[in-house]
Amino acid sequence: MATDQAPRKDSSGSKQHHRLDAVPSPAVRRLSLYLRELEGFLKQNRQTTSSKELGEALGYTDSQVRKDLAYFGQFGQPGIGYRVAELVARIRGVIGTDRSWNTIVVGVGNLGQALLTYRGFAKKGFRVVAVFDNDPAKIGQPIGAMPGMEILPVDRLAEMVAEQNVRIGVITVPAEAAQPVADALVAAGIKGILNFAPAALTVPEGVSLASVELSGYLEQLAFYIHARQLADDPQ
Amino acid sequence: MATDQAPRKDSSGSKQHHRLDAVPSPAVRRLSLYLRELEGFLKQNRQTTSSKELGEALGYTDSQVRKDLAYFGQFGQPGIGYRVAELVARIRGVIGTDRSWNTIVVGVGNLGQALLTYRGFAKKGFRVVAVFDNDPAKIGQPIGAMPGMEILPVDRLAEMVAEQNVRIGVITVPAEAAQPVADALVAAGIKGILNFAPAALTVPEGVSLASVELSGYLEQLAFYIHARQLADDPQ
DNA sequence: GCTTGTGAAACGTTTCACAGCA
DNA sequence: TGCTGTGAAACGTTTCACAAGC
Repeated sequence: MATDQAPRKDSSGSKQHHRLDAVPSPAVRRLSLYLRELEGFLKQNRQTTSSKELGEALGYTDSQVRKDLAYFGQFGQPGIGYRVAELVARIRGVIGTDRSWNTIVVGVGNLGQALLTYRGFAKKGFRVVAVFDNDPAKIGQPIGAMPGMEILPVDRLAEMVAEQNVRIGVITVPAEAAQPVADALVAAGIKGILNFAPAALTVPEGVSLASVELSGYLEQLAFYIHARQLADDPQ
Repeated sequence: MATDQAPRKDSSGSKQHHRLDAVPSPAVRRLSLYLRELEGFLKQNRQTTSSKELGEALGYTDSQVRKDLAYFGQFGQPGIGYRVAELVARIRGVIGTDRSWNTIVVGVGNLGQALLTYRGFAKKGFRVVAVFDNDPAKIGQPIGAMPGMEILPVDRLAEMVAEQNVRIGVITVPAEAAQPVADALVAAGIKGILNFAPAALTVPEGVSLASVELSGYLEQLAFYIHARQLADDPQ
């Protein structure tokens, strides 16, 4: 629910017309939504789309869409719109998912197991190459749906990260274990952490962190429902 | 990843000192983080805390914390801080989780099953009272860890929502099925939807929607890692 | 005609700074 | 003294409006 980005001055005269470190984080969040919608358009064999059409599909204004895309480059043609296939390729290039990303998962509870069998990650270019737990009963067990892989002890984390060039780690351990695991991931050289444990983690500069607050989402819904109810029939 | 709130004019002269419909949504998001942290303080038997302490635990400034809490009421005492137990109770009252909330889950795939066994929801006051799927092979099957419950066909949704006074529905079906399920939930009288399907949903005014973009989180991490790498060694 | 890309204006959120109170 | 609650300033994001191009 929170994403940290290491602050970065432009420094070099790198030929990035649009400085990626100057992009507002809401625009980064929306970028994957644009990509998903465009991938849908691609499946329907649509050749071009417009900021208006793309925005309507997602509930944003057309100017929001144009401004967002313009942070990353000039992708459209005045009078025509955006060529869907090209825009998909360009956005993947910006995100980096035109290449595949090796990831690891730490914690094989219910949620960890569900993520391992979730096909959505693979479709987007993320491959789980190793799975860890520190429960002796789990270590060595084969992983359903991942032939040839078994659950590894957490102390083999650094080794696997180096061997497989892993840059992203997913934490699905209980809250108490989350910070130590995050520290181990950072020590192993991981550059980004996706945390599902209900705990506030700290990571050093240069490491990105995203936390998924499952209960937080329900509480937000409860708040808005509750607030509407109070407004509708005040007591 | 996106939360809609029905816009609400103040209308009535309801005695809400702090209009809940005027609270910025970032503040609502942070409210559950404050609550979680405070619940932790409570377990450690801390009597009072301060905006500075609470903020540091979560990576926010002290003024951010004070401003956020002040949207919901006057909870602190100058010179002293906030009494932890009282603040926990007041925040739960604001969110509405001082009462238990009945919820239903539609879609018993990997993710749906993982959520059913996830203990975090129950701890926060959310109870899953029914589970639905439209796969004939699944209908009627018992639900592990939920004695006496079985998977119901989707056409019994409205019935259960009414019987059990369910206000929140969780969608864990494949993307193609998500919008029809959302429509069915809305028709059944659901007031809030938590969507895990990778699809942009539309719901009418008066219904809240939160979408959890699992792949989106990974893509955000990839983007920031990728951007840092480009900045560090430009080519 | 239609649609992009983009400065400028409008709007929203966070931080500052301090009066007031324990 | 220490800390909250809150206007005002600073900052960030979205929307507007239009020049330029197909």
